[in-house]
Amino acid sequence: MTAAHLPALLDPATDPALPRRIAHLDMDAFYASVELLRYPQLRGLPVVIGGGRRRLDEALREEYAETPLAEIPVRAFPVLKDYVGRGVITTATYPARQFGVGSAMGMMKAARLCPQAILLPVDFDQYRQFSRRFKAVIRDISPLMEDRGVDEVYIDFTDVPGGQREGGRVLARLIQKSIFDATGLTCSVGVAPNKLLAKMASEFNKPNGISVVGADDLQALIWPLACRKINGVGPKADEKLKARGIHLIGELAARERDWLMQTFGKRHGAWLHDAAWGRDDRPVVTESEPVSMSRETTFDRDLHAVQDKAELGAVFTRLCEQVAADLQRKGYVGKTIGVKLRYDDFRIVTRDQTLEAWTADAATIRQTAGQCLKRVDLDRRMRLLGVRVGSLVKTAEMPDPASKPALASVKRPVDAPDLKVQSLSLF
DNA sequence: TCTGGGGTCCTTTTCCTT
DNA sequence: TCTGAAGGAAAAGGACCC
Repeated sequence: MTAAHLPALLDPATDPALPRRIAHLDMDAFYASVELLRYPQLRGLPVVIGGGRRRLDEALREEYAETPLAEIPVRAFPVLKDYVGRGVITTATYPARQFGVGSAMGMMKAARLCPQAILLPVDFDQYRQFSRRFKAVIRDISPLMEDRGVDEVYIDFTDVPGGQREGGRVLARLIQKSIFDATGLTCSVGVAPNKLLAKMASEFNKPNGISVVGADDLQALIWPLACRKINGVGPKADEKLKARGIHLIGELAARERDWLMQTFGKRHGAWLHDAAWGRDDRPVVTESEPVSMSRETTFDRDLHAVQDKAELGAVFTRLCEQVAADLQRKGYVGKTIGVKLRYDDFRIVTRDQTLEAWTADAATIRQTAGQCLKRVDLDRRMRLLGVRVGSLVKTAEMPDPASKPALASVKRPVDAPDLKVQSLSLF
């Protein structure tokens, strides 16, 4: 007798009696909390994390190479007012926020608001390590987990033993405690019938909180919130909604579905309506393949294709090598190569080109990306340059070259403005 | 004095072919 | 031979997220 012969009701995975319990787990102030674990002497002080490439703590590391991190005196840390250059704040601790300093703020502005704030560089390797640890803890308890970046996950509690108790609260508590025991970090959890509501719920009770939202809580808990709280409504959509007098999710829910579809487009309008009514049937996706990989960098000063040819060329080559190394290390090849530029006026342009064969080779990427670069205006100064490889497949699963689309018409670049700069053949 | 880096997904435009 | 519709693929841009 095979599983297929068993009555469906005996299979817990398909038991229709179990209500969906989807959890969204969000680590509390993740980067700052990790840094404070390493440097507990900074607790209670204004600390800002950011600054990108400049490792202001390098001198500190050298001078105190023999000292445990937690014993480095506070006065030895670099402060914001000594920072020179571009960059933004990635995150700030609560004491720093009291000075008006916040995420995405320019470093120079932050330095004026709170010059004495301690400045730590972003240490992604460190955050990734902690990320792996807390996710391992979760998967041990509840294996259906969807990765949503370094500090967030969705978890499907529905069929996990104990996942239904108190609407999911018991399991959420267990996960919280296990993560804290393993890492010293706290998190907030929202449990709801779907991802959309779970995501909103996890914000209700921060930090270190749990909240359970049911379908019948829609009116009381969700409708009074600003539309911007819907995951997927960004600044643009919010503006557009506000312009039509829609500020709260409840106001959005009150609009006719047809009107929303006319105003925001069929698909987007229908989605907005569903979201306002708490409807979302997206599954928790436990694995996914990357679609593209890229490297980009903002220069210390704006560069010009002619005046700064050597510098730009070197950066460009390095970006290509980095993407190639990323692809090779992770075992992917791609066939769409592209460049991205941000001009000094912040305009962004992209160009890409699809090859006939998959590649992860730095020279091939550099050559193709160079072709793309010839199709953009190189008269303007630029502040950012990026290289991207898309249409990825796993190296091991690379389709037989013979099976590639027949006679993939060698396409001429779509727009190749006749730029004088081309004759300089920079790239 | 501004405004990072690495992604995903969607829409529109353009081109090519039938 | 000309024209136009239809549809796919690629390219470009934009919104959004962490």
